Amino acid sequence: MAANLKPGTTKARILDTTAELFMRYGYTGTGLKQIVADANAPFGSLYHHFPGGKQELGVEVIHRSGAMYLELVLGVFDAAPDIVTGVHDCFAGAAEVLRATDYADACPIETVALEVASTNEPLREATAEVFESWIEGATEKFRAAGIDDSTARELSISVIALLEGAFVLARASRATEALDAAGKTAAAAVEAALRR
Amino acid sequence: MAANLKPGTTKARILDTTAELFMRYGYTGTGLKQIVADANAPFGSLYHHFPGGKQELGVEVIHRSGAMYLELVLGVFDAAPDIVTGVHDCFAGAAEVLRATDYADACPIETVALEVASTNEPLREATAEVFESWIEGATEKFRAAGIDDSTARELSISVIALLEGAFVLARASRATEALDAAGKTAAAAVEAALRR
DNA sequence: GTCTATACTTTGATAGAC
DNA sequence: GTCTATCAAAGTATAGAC
Repeated sequence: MAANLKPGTTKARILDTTAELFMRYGYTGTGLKQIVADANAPFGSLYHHFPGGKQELGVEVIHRSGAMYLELVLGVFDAAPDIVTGVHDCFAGAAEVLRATDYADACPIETVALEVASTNEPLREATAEVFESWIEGATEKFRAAGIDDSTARELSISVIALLEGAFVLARASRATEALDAAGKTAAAAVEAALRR
Repeated sequence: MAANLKPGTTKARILDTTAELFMRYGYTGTGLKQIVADANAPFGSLYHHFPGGKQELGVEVIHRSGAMYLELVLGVFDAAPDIVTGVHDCFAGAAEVLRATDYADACPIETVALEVASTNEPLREATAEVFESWIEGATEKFRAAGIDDSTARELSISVIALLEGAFVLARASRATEALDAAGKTAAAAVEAALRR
């Protein structure tokens, strides 16, 4: 588990490095040699810690990145005075990170999810589990604000879809216009749900 | 140009096959050998028609797929009695195609766009041009329905982001729930813009 | 557990016969 | 223009010394 993993160890460095590379170059575009080189780890260590090779490493990175990103977003959410502001702040924060990283750091698993959807069943399942955990996390927040169950889930899916879709447009265009527009639409959708 | 290209020729078969493979396996995940094998074309023909190799082929496929998909979506749009129904029908149609293709055929360039965003500038530019053409196409439709310029562009970006984001969630989960939810939100956003 | 060297496969790309 | 043979490099994975 990622919980009981000491930072700074070889395994931790491999996981962190792989997460970073997956976000930028995807699963197929990230080589194991590049991972160990960037992580300053000997090649053998990779197969010592991940006997299942690239796929086992990939599954663990997806779950780990997914959990960390959920915590990050929930943190932004909870810091806001209300959920409409919270949703807005998530999109604004994502735009800021994109600009600061030269449009490289967006969603940690989106590229991988599309790459493996039709090619690697264990990895596809891992991405599906992460997205479902995000949907459930957001649904809980919306329900706590008084939105009914069914609407809360639809709203969660839509907000996450807006964010993921805006990431694609923003990275392709190297501009944050898409995140601004999608953020406004997401906030408006939440407002509308609150008024029901 | 794709316009003056006779169907059934070796070059056309290579382009069509590559488009199909890019949609399912992405850019890095599609090998040139797989392309010529699926297209029933000799290996040398690929470099005869595309001297720039994989990158030149990729740029042409992106532009071609982008133009075809725009026509497809505009066709669905124009067949609907109003733009709210048109938007709804696009999401419903996309869901149907996904189910029919075992969740393989979604957006023709989304996977490639994410893969190349930080790694291949000519390909990134090609995807950015395609997305921009889609945004402008949708903006024109919304303006024609009486929505002001600025709102129409924001709405277009949001609807496309909802579709692209829902594709990611749908392919990962192998379910169309995300397309249903995103489609409802998109239709509601258009309705809200019409009421302003 | 750490690390190096290497095996085997696949990749994109090229040369040259026809 | 068509097609085959082949190259150099990069990919994943393994063996085995320490």
